[in-house]
Amino acid sequence: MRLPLPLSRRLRRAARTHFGWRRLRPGQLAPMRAVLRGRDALVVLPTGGGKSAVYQVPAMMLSGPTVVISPLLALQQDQINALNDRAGVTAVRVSSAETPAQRSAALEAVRKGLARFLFITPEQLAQPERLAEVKALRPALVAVDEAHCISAWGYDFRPDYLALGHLVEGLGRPPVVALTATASPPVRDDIVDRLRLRDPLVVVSGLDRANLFLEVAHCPDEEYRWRRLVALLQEDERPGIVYVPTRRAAEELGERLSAAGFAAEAYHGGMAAGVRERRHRDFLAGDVPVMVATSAFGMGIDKPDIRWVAHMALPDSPDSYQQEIGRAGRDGAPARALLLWRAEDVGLQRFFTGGAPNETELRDLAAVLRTGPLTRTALRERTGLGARKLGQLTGLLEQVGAATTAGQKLTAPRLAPEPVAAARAALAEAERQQAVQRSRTDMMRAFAESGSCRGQVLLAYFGEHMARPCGHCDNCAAGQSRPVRAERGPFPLHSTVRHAEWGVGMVLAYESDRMTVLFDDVGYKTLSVPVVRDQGLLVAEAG
DNA sequence: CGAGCTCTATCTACATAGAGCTCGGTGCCGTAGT
Repeated sequence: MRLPLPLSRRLRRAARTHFGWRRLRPGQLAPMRAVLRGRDALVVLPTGGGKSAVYQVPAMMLSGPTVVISPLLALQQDQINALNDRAGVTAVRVSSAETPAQRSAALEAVRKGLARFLFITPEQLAQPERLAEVKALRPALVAVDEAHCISAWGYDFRPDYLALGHLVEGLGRPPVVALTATASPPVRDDIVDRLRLRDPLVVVSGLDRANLFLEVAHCPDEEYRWRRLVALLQEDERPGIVYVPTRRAAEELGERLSAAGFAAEAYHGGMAAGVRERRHRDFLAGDVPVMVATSAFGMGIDKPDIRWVAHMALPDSPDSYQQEIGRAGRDGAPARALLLWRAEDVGLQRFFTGGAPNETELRDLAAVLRTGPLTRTALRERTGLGARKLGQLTGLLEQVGAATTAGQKLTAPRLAPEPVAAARAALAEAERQQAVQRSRTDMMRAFAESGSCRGQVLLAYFGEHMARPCGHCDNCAAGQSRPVRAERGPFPLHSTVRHAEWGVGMVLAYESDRMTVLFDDVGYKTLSVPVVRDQGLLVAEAG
C-alpha cells in the first residue's frame, strides 16, 4: 500500500499534469494548501504572477465543482477559453449572455461532473432561484476573482458585491479563496469583512516590480503634459497604454495623437460593445500601438509585452495606480510607468468620491423598510429613489443594521434602530468611507510629490516594508532619494497606535521627519515626527 | 472641485470679463422594440 503523498507534492503534480506548469511559487503554494485543508485564503499577487493557478490547481483535486465569481463577462469568457483549451478541463458559465436552455445545459454539465468550473457574476448569485441551483451542485470551493471589486464597486456601483458573504453562505459555505492583484490594508479588511472570511490565510507577494521604472512629472499646465507624453512616445517602444480620467479625454487625445502621427485608438465604457470588443482584441493582437483609455480598459488585459503605461491625471488611489501600471512589462523585460500629474486633477477624484448622502432620504427609506419585505422595484416606487441611489442607501443602512436581504427582498431586521438613529448612523458610516477614500487620494498625491524612493513609498502604502531603496524609480536614479526607514521612529513599524481624535491606527512608514499612519476610521494620515514626540500625539496600543 | 461651455453686461459696436450652468468612471441585468 502506498502512503498518500504530502499535499505540496500532490499540488505540484496536479499543476504539471493538468496545466503543464513545472513549478509553483511559495505565494501560490501556501494558499493552495490552505484551501485544500478547508481554510479560507486571501491572495494578493500581481496579474501575470499566476493568480488563477491558486484556485485552478486545487479545483482539480477536489471532489466537487469550483464556483468562480468574476466581475466581467468578457474576462470570464477569456478564462473559460483558456481552461477549455486544456485537455480534460471543462469550464462553463451562467450569465445573461446565455439563453435559458444554455444555462440549464451548463448547470447540467456541472451536475454530471462533465464540467469542473462554473463562472458566475454576483448579480446572478443574488437571484434566489439561481443561488439554489448552484447550491444544489454542492460546490467544493468558491474563488472570488478580482476581489478588490468588493471594495471598489460594492458601495456605489454594483451593490450585489456587498452581499457576497451572505451569498457564499447560501452556497453551503465551502472554503473561499479571494484573489486580487492589489489590495492595501483597508481594501483587504473590506474583502475579509464583506466575504465573511473565517481566519483566512493572507498571502501578499510580488508587489515590487523590479523591471518597472517608476517616473513622475509634475505638469504646470496641459501643454507641458502633452509635450511630456510626446517625448515618451518618441523615445519608447510599443505597445503602451495612456490612462485618461474621462471618456471625452480618451477620444480627444486619441485623435490628437493620431493627427500628430502616432497610431492610437481610444477605449472607454461608453463606446458601443462591438467597438470595445474589437479594440480590445486588436490591442491584444498587437495591432494597436497606443491605447488611450479610461479605467474601463484594464481587467482582462493579459498582454505580456506592454512597454509602458502613462497616466495623464492623478489616479484616485495608489491601489488603482498599482493595478494600472502593473499591466506593463509582464514579460519581465524593462518597462516604464510615467505619471504626468497636476494639482487640478484632484478635483475630479473628489467629485467621484461623492458627497454626503441625504439624511432625510435615508430616514424615509429606513422607515419604509420597517413596513415589511419589499423588492427593489417596490422600494423605488415607494421612495422615488433611482436604482443607483437606492443601492447606495440600502448598502449604508445594511451596514448599520437597519436593512437586511430576505431572498430578493429588503427589509428592516428584527432589532433595527429607529429611522432617525439609523439615518444618523448611516450618514456617519458614509462619512467614514469617504474620509478613507479621500485619504487614499491624498496618499496618491503624496506619492507624486515625494522625493523619496517611490518603490518604498508605494510598498509602505500597502503595509509592506522594503529594506533598501528600489533602484528603479526616478528619485533613486537621481541619487537623491531619501531612504524610507524602519528604525528611526518613536513607534515600531506596523505597531498599533492611538490618536485622541482619529482613534486606532497602524504605523506604516517613516520618511525624513514625517510618519504615515493608517487609521481605521479616517484612513491614511501623515504626521510630523517631532510634533508627535513633543506633544505626545500618539500612544502605543496593545495588539 | 474644476473645465469648458453659453449667456449677459457693457454701453452704442466690438470684444471680452464675469456669472452661471453642466458635466465628469467603472458593468452587471432585463426589457422594449426592431
